[in-house]
Amino acid sequence: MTARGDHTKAKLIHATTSLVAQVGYHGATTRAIADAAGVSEGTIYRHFPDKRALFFAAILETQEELVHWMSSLPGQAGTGDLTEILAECLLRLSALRQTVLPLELALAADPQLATQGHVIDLGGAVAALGGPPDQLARYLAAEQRLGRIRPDVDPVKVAIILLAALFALAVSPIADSEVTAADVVKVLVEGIT
Amino acid sequence: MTARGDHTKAKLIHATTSLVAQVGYHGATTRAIADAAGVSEGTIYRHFPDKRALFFAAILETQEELVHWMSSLPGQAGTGDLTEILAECLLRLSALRQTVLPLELALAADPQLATQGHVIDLGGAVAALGGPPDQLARYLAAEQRLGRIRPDVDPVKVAIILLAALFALAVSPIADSEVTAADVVKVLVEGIT
Amino acid sequence: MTARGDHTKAKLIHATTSLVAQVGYHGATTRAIADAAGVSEGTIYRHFPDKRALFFAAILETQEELVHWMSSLPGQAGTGDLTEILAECLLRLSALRQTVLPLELALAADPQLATQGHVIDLGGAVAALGGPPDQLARYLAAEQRLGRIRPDVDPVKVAIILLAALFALAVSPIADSEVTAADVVKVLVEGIT
Amino acid sequence: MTARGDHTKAKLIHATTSLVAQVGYHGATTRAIADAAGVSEGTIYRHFPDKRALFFAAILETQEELVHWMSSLPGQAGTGDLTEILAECLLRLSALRQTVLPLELALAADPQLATQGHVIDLGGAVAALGGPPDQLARYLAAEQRLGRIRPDVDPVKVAIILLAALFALAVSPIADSEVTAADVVKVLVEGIT
DNA sequence: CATGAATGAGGTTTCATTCAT
DNA sequence: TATGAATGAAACCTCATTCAT
Repeated sequence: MTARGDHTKAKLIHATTSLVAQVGYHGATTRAIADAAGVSEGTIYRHFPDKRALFFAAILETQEELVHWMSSLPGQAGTGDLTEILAECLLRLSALRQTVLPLELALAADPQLATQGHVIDLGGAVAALGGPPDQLARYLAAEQRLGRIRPDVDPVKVAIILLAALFALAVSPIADSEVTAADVVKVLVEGIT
Repeated sequence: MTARGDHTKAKLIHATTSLVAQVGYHGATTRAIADAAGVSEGTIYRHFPDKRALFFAAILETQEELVHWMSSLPGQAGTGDLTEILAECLLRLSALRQTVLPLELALAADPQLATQGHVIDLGGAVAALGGPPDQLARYLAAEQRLGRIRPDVDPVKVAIILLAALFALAVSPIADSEVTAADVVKVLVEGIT
Repeated sequence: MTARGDHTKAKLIHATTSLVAQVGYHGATTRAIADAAGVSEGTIYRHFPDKRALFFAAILETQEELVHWMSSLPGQAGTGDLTEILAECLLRLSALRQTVLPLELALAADPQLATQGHVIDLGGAVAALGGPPDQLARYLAAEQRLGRIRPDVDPVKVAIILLAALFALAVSPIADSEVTAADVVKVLVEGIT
Repeated sequence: MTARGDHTKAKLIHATTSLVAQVGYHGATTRAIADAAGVSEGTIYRHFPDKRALFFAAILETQEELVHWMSSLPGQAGTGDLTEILAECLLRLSALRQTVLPLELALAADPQLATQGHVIDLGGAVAALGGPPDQLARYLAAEQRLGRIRPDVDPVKVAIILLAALFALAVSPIADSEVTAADVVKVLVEGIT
C-alpha cells in the first residue's frame, strides 16, 4: 500500500520470476525468494497469502507485459514483408516467453498447482495466455484481407500452430539443434502464400 | 536377483510412470511409488541408487517403446499419400506421447533434475528422445529423394518443427482450441510440396 | 494520552476478553486483537509492554467487576433464606465467570504464562482472584454468627469448595449433565446447617 | 507394528504426557517431545498423522488407567467407614488426575483442539471421562441401598459435584490454600448422611 | 500517538534416504 | 532380498515484536 510496501511487492515478484527461470518452481523456495529479494521470509506473507499466490502474481505480471506488446501487432498488417514481420514478431515473442515459460511449465508439470483454489487469479492468467494467439490471428486475418495470405487458410489455427511450435522449441531437449524462429516462419509461410 | 528382482524393478518403473502421469513429479513421492508398486520404500533403493535413477529408468523405458514404433516409419516412404502417412504417424505418436509427456515436463520444469550428475543415464535418455525426430527426418528425406517433397527443404528441421508443434499442443492451455494433428500436418505439408 | 489513549486501551482490553472467549488464548493473536479493536498491531505496544501484559490487564479488569459485585454479599447475611441467597449468589457469579473463565483457563493451561516475570501484575490478578472467596467466606461467617450455620464449620474452606465446584462444572466435559448451581448449593447447605 | 515400533510409540506417548504436565500444551513442541522421547522429529509422523493425534492418544491412554482403577470402587460398598473410603478414593483419584489434568485443560482452553475432526478419538476420550463419575455414582448408590446415605440424595449428582470440586481445587489459584480432599469429603458427607 | 511494513525465530510437517531386523 | 522404522534437513508458514514513516 505504502510506497515502501509496493516496492517490496515488486521486488518479490521480480525475484520469483527470475528464480523460477533459474532453478524451477521447486528450487524457488520461499527462503531463496526472500534472499533474492533482499527481504526476510516473513515479509512474503505480508504481501501474499501463500507461495502459490506469489507465483500466480508473477505469471500475471509477466503475461501482462506480453499481452501489451502483442496488441500493437495487427496494426502492422501490410506495412512490410510478411516473412520479416512474422520473424520479427516471433523473435520478440520468444524473448518474452523465456520469462514466462518456466512458470507455465511448473503449472503444467504439477497438477495440484493449477487445481486447488485460485481459480479467479488463474482465470486472469489464462485470459492473458489467450491474448497472444488472438492478436497474432488478427494480424494474419488482416494480411489475408490484403491478399497476402491464401484465402482458404484459417488464421486462428495457423496462429496457434506457430506459437505452439515456438513454445515447444523453447522447452524441449530436441531444441538443442539449430532450429530458429526464422526457420519456423519460413516453413510455415511458404505453405500459406 | 533375476526372477523376483526383475519383476519388482518392472513394477516400480510402471508405478512411477503412472503415478507421475496422475499426480505430477512431486506428487510421486517414494512412499507413493512404493505403495503403488506394492513393495516397501526400502526396496526402491535395492534397485536404483536414488529417486532420479528410477525416474530416468521410467523415461527410458517409455521412450524405447516410442523409438521402436518409429523405426518402422522410413520404410513406408512412397507407399501411400504423404499427408495421410504423416497424419497417421503423428496421431499414433501423440497417443504414445501422453505417457511420456508428464515425465518430460518434470524434466523441463526442474532444471536440477537434468543438470546434476547422472550424465550417463541422461545420455541414454536424450538419445532416446532424439530417436523419434531422427526416424521422422529419415522418412522425410526418403520422400524427398522420391520427389514428393521440395528439394530445398531441410528434412531434419521440418521433422523437429512437426514434433515440436505436436508437443506444445498437448501441453499448453491454448490447446483447448480445436487444432488437431491433421491441421498441423496440413499447414506444414502444403508448404513443403 | 488521556482522552484518545484511554479509549484505545479500553478497546484493546475489551477485544482481548471477547476474542479469548471465542477462540482461546492462542487464537487471540496480536493481529486478531488489533483487528477486533480496530487499531493497528503496533498500537498495542504503545499501551502494553507485551502481549502478556495486555492479557493480564484483561483478567484484572474482568475480575474487578466480579470483585465489586461480591462486595455487596456480606451485608445480606440474615436478610432471607440461606439457600436462596446462596443459590442467587452462585447463579450470578457463574454468569460473570463465563467471561473470566477462558482467561483463567489459559493461565492454568500454560505454566509459562503465570511463571515468567510479571509477578507484580500477577500479584494484582491473584489478589482479585482471591477476592470472591473472601467475600463469600465473610458472608458465611456472618450467617454463622447469626446461628444459621453449624459452628464447627470453617467458612473459608466451604467458600472455596463452593466456588471450586462451580468453576469445574463450567469447564469440564462432565458438566454436560444436568447439575445446576442450585444442586451444588443444596448438597452443601444440607451438610452445613 | 514391530516390537521396536511399539516401543517408540509408547515412548512418544509417555514423553507427551509428562511434557504437557511440565510446560503445557504449547510448550510441548514436536521438537521437545521428540527430544524427550529420544527420537527424531520425523519419527513422530510415522506413528501419528499429526500432533493432535499424538495428543489425543496420550489423553486416551491416561484415561484408560484411570477408568481401570475406578472400576474396583463399587465393590467396596459397605466394607468400611464411608468417609474413609471416599477420602481414600478421592486421594488416589487426585493423584492420577495430576497426569490427565494438563491435557484436559489444554482441551478446554483451546476451542480449536477439540473441534476440528478427530471426533471419533475424542468420543473415546469423553467416554473415558464419563467413566469415573459413573463408578463413583455406582458406589454411592450401593451405599445408599445399604442405608448409609440418605435416600433422598441423587448419587449421580453428588458424584459429579465431588469430582468437580476436586478437579477445580487441582487447577485454580485459590487452591493454594489448605483445602484437602478430606475437607471436601467431610463437608459433603455430613450433608448426605 | 498511530500506522503497518519488516523481522526472524520457531512451529509443524514432508520426504528422500539409511539401517537394523 | 525385503521390510519398515528411523533419520534429519529443509519446506512452508505464523506471530510477537521492532522500526521507519
